[in-house]
Amino acid sequence: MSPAEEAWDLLRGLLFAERRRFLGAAAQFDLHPAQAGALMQLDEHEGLPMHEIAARLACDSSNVTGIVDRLEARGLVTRRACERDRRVKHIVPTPLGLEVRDALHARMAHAPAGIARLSTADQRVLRDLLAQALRGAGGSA
Amino acid sequence: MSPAEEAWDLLRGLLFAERRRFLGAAAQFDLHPAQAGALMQLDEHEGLPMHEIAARLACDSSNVTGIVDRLEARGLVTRRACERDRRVKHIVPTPLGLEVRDALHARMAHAPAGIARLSTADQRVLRDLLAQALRGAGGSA
DNA sequence: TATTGTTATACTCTATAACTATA
DNA sequence: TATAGTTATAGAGTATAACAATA
Repeated sequence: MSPAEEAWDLLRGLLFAERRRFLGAAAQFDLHPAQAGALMQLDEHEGLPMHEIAARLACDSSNVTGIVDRLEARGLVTRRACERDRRVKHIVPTPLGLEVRDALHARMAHAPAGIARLSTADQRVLRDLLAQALRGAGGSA
Repeated sequence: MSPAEEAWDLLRGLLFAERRRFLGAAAQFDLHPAQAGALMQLDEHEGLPMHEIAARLACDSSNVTGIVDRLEARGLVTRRACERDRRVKHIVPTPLGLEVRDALHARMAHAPAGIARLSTADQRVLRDLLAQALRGAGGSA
């Protein structure tokens, strides 16, 4: 097992723990994971086309219709027609949606305790190594 | 933003990319994510109690009944009564289940390209930092 | 012709609550 | 009394296929 695989093995454990954190954050706002995931993708104030949400969530476009339906019913997002391409609808968070989105991000933003416990010097080394690893390619597989 | 949070920010991107990899691996074997997750937890040859699977999947025990039902229907696992506590059923992978489980693990085991691309020395530093961060506490939040 | 979003369908996941058997 | 697993139920996610509107 190479050091890279050993590092990856450790990371997978972290990944699993963080999934619980995400589930808890979503549940706090009575959102299903997919709804929370969609809302958190709405970074841009211009809104995001629905097919782009589907791509980021790695699911079929047909699912996004229902997910957005429920977010819209709760007043968290609105559908807005695109002027340049009338097929496209942009999903824009409402003020309430922005609040919830930010709260979700805030809850996920602070680093896991183990990382925060490292010395500042070690944190910098870790950050720089990760930046180097993730630079360029998507970093996936 | 502290170096720890910057590192965590980078890691969250990696986490998202790896979710796609997991979904792809599960789909390759016609397994739903929860089914693949359950099967991959069956590390021990003695099998795992159902409530333990529920705990690891962070879901209610009632869900595990159905998940195991479907894995069992496909010949991937079997239920085995526990001798010491007759309330408990251990879920044991069949030979076929072991094959699929190992294939899933194999597909997730190799490190993301970005990490594998690091020099061996850097990989070791990364591994050691992660080991230090994840040692002791669960590392969650 | 291809793409965007919707709808219909079937299957699965998920939590909650009530139940049985066992501890 | 408490715990393990099941069942019933309701709501939601998911992929597939077919569709209308638009490009």
